[in-house]
Amino acid sequence: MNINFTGDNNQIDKNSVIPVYYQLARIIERDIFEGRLKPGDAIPPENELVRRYGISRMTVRRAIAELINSGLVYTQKGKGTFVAKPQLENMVFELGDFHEEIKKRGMKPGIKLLGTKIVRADELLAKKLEIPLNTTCLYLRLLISANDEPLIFENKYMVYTKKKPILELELKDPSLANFSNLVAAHGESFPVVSKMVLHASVVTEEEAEVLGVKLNTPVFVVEQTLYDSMRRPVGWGKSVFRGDRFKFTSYVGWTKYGE
Amino acid sequence: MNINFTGDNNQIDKNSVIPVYYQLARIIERDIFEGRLKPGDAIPPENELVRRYGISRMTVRRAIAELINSGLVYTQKGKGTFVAKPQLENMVFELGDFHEEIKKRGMKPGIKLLGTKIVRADELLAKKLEIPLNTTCLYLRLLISANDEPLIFENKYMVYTKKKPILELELKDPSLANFSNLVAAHGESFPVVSKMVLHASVVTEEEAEVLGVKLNTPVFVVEQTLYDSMRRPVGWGKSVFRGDRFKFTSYVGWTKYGE
DNA sequence: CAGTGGTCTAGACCACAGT
DNA sequence: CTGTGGTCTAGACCACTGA
Repeated sequence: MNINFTGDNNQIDKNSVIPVYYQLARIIERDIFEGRLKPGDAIPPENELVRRYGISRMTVRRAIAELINSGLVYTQKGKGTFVAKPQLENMVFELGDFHEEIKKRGMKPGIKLLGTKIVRADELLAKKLEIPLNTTCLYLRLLISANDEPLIFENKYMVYTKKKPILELELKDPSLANFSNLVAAHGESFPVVSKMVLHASVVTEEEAEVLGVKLNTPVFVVEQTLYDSMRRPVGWGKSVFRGDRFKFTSYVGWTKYGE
Repeated sequence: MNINFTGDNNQIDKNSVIPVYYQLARIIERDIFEGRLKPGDAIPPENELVRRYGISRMTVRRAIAELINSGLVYTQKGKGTFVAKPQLENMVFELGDFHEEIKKRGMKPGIKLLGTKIVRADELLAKKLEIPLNTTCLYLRLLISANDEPLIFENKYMVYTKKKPILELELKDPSLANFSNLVAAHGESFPVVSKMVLHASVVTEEEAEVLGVKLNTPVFVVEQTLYDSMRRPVGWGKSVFRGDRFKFTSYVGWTKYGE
């Protein structure tokens, strides 16, 4: 029985548990990462790979599809498949679920409900949620922390529907941090699109007090609007991230290697 | 001759110029967007789709592969293919090439070279570029503007290689904004990975003057480190974005529809 | 066990590039 | 014209799931 790993050589082991298309993708990828194929170079034609490795064309194409998908190569009909040039000036900043991110970093996440209120929509909120002035809305204030240090101050609004009252219990649930879950459970229709706008600012007096930072501390402000399938806004919120505790990091280019 | 568009109905036209896998992907997508399939629901098994539309299984699988790729569905071996729940709490902020972005917004991009200098690495730079103290480096200062309003102030450093001197002419080239191009052309080895770190801050005195803003104006600061294929840093820079002019917007969820 | 998705083959015809 | 990638078929065997 053969137990071959992908990295051993440039041969393909058809009896391996590792799929053939995967083995081939790694072989080509290594040729690129190790400089044998440079940006602009053509990789071997599909038929050549079929002959060289004795596999079918669909399998070759699947391997190449993976490389296209990761942005490492691109194809030109009638010409060939070429190594792409990494777009190093592009930035991509991502932030996933807070709870997960914080736990991933080995810290203890915390959510404190600072209060809930039934409010009537003022001009700003009416505009954001595209509702009439004075519509009854639910207003939430949350403080999110890691290792008991406050990090994010959140203000969230959704149209209040009496038919589906919000239970105090739920508000203690960690998934409360997931505003979209709350809106899904208690709104008229569930949200399917989220728009976020990030800008740089400095804390207001109230934010400084809640977050326990000095005045003029820089912060990230994220405005989130949730939309339902009819493109109607169903929730709106503003989150203030402490600028002295948050950094967004992005890696772009040929980063497949060692993470 | 049939000229059918995808949106007409839920039938597949094999004689259309539109690929069959694409037509099928759009049909399933529409079932999801229009609520006939909800998150958690199973989509029809592959064999069912093969029978229903009279197409081969590989074609069905390609359609599903597209949906998996866009995050709309996920598969479970031995169980089925299911509609995914949109992850609305995730943020993804992207910024592409400045020149393109600014032009896309119908504005006139400008780059002003504020100066180039040969400097010796101080402690900070030596650490950032992982080079000995006092190594000779090239230092660039740039001001990037739109419609003649200054927007970004950039400071960039790379190890200075006498073998490939930098011509004044090149520095007037718009592609100069592309730091990685400059490093590629004049460094020892070309960069393949870019690390960017974004944080929120307020302007320093010098930055305020260059950007023409008041003290304490909030800014985004982006630190970029370029690495070669051996994971060695080959360039480092710090860019200051006016917080009163920059917003990053992100759409997440089922946004395939209109835009 | 039957049903599901995962992989793979050995053909086929097409549209497009460049000579 | 030849060579390239793009699409598609009609099978095959496998591993996993759940009854």
